[in-house]
Amino acid sequence: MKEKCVKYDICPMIMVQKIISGKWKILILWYLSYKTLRFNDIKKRLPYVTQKMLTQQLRSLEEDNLIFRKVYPVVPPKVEYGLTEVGKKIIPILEMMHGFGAEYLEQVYDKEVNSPEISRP
Amino acid sequence: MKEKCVKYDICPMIMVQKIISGKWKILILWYLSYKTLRFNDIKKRLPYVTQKMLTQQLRSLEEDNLIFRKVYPVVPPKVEYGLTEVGKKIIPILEMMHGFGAEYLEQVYDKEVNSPEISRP
DNA sequence: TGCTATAGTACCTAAAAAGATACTTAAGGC
DNA sequence: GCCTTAAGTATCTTTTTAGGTACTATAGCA
Repeated sequence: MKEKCVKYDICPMIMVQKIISGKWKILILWYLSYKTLRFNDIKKRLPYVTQKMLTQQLRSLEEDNLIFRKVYPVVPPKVEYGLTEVGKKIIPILEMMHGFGAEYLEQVYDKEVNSPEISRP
Repeated sequence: MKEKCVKYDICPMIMVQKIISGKWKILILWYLSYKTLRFNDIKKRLPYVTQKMLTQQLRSLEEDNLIFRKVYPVVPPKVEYGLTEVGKKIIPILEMMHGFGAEYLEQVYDKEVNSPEISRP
């Protein structure tokens, strides 16, 4: 039985670790949990990410079935990203992470932290 | 205001991302959420991790104040690791992750998944 | 005297993730 | 004709993570 968790493809925790690892993924999911966004909308919210990185992270999340990608056949291109049904199930986790992170910053760094409304525009 | 989240050292979500990123960190926290463990106890539960990596991840978690390290001055050495008060606050998140991961595996991979009791020995 | 056990370090290499920069596509407006 | 726009690719370099192997310290034991 314990063997199962040793095999990395079947342990729930390792699955989650794989899904959310990546410098921008939980941020992207966090923004998309609020509403669907176009590529550039996300990019604006992550000012330090490069186009390549963003594309890559979005593709990975799409592959993992957490987000969908809807292409409108127009010029210039219009592409919308949003959470899938599976992806929406991760929202409570993101909310708890935000709560924890805020508390952590206060306690460990003793810094005042922005409210959810502000940090997720 | 939105500036705050742009500065990576003060956004709760980025904070969390930094804390838990690392191939073994959420697994380590997950095991320690059950009880304090000695170095080799953790190593046994993560059979594919090298000693160097485990030490490194433990040091990082310790630096971030999520776990404590208690050294007993004996020979051969005995060192115990456990969650700090701050670290304990992350347990509900880990539990939700486990729930999500299990559901995800079922849905996306259609695989039967071990129960929490078994996967966290 | 040499062996075992535990929790590491040190040093080097390989692989993965991230970043920088330049290029692409095609409709609509000037 | 040329510029703009949005959402990318392509290619190369740098940085970060991770892995491999060997080595250390020291008490107790045979």
